[in-house]
Amino acid sequence: MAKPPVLTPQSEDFPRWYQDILNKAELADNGPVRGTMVIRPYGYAIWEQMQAQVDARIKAAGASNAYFPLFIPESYLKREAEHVEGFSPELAVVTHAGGKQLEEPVVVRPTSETVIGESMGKWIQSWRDLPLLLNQWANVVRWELRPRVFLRTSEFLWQEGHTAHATEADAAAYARQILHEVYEDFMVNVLALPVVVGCKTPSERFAGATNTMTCEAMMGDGKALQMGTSHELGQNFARAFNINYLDDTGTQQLAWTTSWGVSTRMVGGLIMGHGDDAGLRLPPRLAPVQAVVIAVRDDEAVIARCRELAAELEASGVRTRLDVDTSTSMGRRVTDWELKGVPVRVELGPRDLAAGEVTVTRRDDGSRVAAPLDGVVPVVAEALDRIQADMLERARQTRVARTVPVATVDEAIEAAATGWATLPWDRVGAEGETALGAHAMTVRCLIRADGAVPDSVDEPDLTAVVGRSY
RNA sequence: CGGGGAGUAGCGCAGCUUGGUUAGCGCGCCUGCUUUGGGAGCAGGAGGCCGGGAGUUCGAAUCUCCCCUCCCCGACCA
Repeated sequence: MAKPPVLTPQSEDFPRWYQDILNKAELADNGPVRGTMVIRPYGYAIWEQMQAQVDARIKAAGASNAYFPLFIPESYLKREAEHVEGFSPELAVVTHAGGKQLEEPVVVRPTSETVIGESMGKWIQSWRDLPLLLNQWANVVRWELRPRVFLRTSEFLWQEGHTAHATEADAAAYARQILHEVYEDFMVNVLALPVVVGCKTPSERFAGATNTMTCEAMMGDGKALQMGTSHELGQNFARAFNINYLDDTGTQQLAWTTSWGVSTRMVGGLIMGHGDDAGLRLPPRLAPVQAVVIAVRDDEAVIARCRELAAELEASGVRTRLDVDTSTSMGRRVTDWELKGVPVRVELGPRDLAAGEVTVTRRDDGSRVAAPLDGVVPVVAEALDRIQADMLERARQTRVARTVPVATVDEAIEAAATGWATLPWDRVGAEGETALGAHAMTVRCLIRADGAVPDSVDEPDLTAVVGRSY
């Protein structure tokens, strides 16, 4: 008797599968205003893990957290021409407050280059004040015409770093340091998503940037997702906000700035990068719950032993949950924990207890092993390590298998229907980008032949990575 | 914002074409009993201004108009 699937199968309807998983894994709901989302406790626990682990890396890179206002004078946005042009279509503007029309409208921040630039201009006097390395965790608003929970919402949560440097080279180096040591490292080693890191083409650049670099991940349907960006802003914002300093020869100089961010979009990337038809699959280093100890039967001895096992695991540093809800059937509980993507299940029933064993099951591949009851901790620890490594390797293989090297734009259009294509950037050009656009495809990023991030998009012999994207 | 589809119980849907007793079904939820090694079974029960507003009519879930929201496909983005 085949039961109906828990989720719409990915192969049948991927967007529907995504919707199903948001509901059934209790990750998020739509908010009452179009384009907004309610992040439910389990979804927020995932975000908190991301925050904590990204924040630690940001601090290790020398930046300090601060907080800048939600409301920005409209005039600030207008000081940088490209910036305001890029953002004006998606601004939410407050025209009335305190029961009156405001003399100058304020915008709800779509990003904070401008307010932070204003403060930097005040704070920086001397070359001794540089570099100034700031970060803030905040919500931002970009009014979206076609919202999708976690991927594109009108309000989202993120981290935005803003730095000022004495030289272009220093700014460029720091933007790259964040890209690699914070973002790429977190995505690869924690999220187990083997991102491709490169430069955006001029047409895909952040509004006001001189160079935009990106981490691109491949989703389960072969589409690309921009998971994080790091920008070199040149002296554009320094000029607009008078961020200047006296150098060691006593000459006034304009600073060089950067900005960089990752958002709740990463939650969507995590779902679509690893999820399968049974639900979420969370990499152990990120999972809010790494192991769940399940009492298979309503049996006093079993439950007592489960409590001990959970306590042992927790004490060993494994984020553990105890499931002794024996009024719900075993099958149902297993299904629910699978939906939530908990990496390891430790299942104990009367049979296991009698045999002095416990069953340890991996979420990622469904494999199970019997572990001695008095030696569960090392077995679980080993399983968590292997899952982390295997998930990354599996995702890498999938990405490689679905990335096709081609020689022409036409071939790229064909190849990127189901995955990514790579081709020489000099075969694309502006006309090529337009042709790709007609097929809902874009150059996701430019990389060197060896996969490294180029110093500039003007380098010769760059490779373009082409795909459809979210 | 353009094209297409859809809003009826927490979720998924039927009813609408051809207006007419008390608006149904599956899942979920509550209570009880029996169960529990991969989405349990039986019995009883709670839960609806039929997306919102205006209209047509003796009478509207059903017909008309406006608005809102969601999903899919395009143009914009973390």
